[in-house]
Amino acid sequence: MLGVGITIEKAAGQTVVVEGDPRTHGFRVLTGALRLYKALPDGRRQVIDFLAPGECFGLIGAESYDVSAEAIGPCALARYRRADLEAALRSNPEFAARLLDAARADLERAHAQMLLLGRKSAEEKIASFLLLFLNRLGFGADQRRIRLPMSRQDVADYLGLTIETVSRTLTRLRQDGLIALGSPQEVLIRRLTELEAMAQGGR
Amino acid sequence: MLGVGITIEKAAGQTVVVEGDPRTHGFRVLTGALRLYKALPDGRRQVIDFLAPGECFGLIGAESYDVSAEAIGPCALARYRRADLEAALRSNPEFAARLLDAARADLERAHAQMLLLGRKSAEEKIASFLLLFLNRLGFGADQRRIRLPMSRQDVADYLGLTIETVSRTLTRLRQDGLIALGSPQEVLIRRLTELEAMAQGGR
DNA sequence: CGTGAGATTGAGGACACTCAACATAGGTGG
DNA sequence: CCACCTATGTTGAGTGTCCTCAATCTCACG
Repeated sequence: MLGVGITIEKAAGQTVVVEGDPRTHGFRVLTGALRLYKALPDGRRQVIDFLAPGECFGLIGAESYDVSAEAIGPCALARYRRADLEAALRSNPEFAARLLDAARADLERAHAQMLLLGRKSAEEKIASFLLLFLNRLGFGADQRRIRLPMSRQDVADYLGLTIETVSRTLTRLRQDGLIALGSPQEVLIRRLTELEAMAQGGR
Repeated sequence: MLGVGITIEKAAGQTVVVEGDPRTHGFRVLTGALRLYKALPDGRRQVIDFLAPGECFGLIGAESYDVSAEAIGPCALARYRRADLEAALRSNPEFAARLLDAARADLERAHAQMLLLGRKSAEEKIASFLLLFLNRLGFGADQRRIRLPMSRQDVADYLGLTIETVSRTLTRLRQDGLIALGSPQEVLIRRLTELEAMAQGGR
């Protein structure tokens, strides 16, 4: 489909691409996870998305990357040259259709996240975030047990909160019996229905 | 390019499509302006984007619209049947490439807006918003004179603020000499450089 | 003019942030 | 093997930005 990509490995925290750099390659996550983010000059950061194995970024785009990408933990990526991608795009309508569909999915996710960032409370944001793992980013989750690969700072920067608010809100959800907490990375969903209601503002 | 579309007219506030409805058509704005938005069950609203003449939505997508669209003022739209769009997509690689590029542009705008919603202050949001009109939505603006076609409520829902905060922040920018205000729809940029710095957090 | 919708201004409050202390866990070196 | 150190996360106290509620203003329209 994509021709042969080169496999590259990244250690935790390593940079894959930087916002503004010339877009020379597209990538697909093979193992591990990435964060995509944008930053302001003073260092404030907005995580745009987390990428699980199988997901891609940079396949389409302008002349430069519009976000930075970093490894959350050790991970392996397939890398495709931009010229090869564009050749595939021209020669293979099926490939073009798939890219278009992937772009659509990214766009719809971005829209949902805009609603979250602009209009949801901290509690609603956290509830939505936890459900995201059940619905999409199943990083080795069984039905109700979530394993978060990223730090509290990453979560905070994804939801437009501070790490303290993330921590406090998780504690409150635990006290209310909606979730249970193991190590900082482990979350167990105890009352799914209530959590889903909370994520949509029903409370 | 798109075959022949049917032209339809909408009055101020009229609905074009509703989030969740089956995606039967795509649209292009001919005259006037649209707002795209998502809403929570309790009525909280996030405006996803404003569309100026020439811009499109719904050309690609899933089975349903993921946002609602309404006319801001009286406007004319070209409407294309989904089946026709998909036929054009399959038969015309040039058209597919243009759609892909439009999707990319939408996605990059959404990313920039996520940074704004999650990490910018009210002042930075308003400054960014005003600059948006100089850079993209030139709704009949000369170089420094902006005419906002939408209400304060629309602006607030676009920036993740309340109408009161929008109003107060505009007043503060006026008092600081960065802008001048005519009628509620008219804004004159007086110190572009300072406004640009403010939009990026430089202050 | 009277009316009503939209915008502005004011007073007070709440939610999330800031600053800070403490806890926990992993890693390193004596 | 344990003391130490640093990362990361949690909890606490106080503050501030933006929100809520409410009054006033403006202006288009009947």
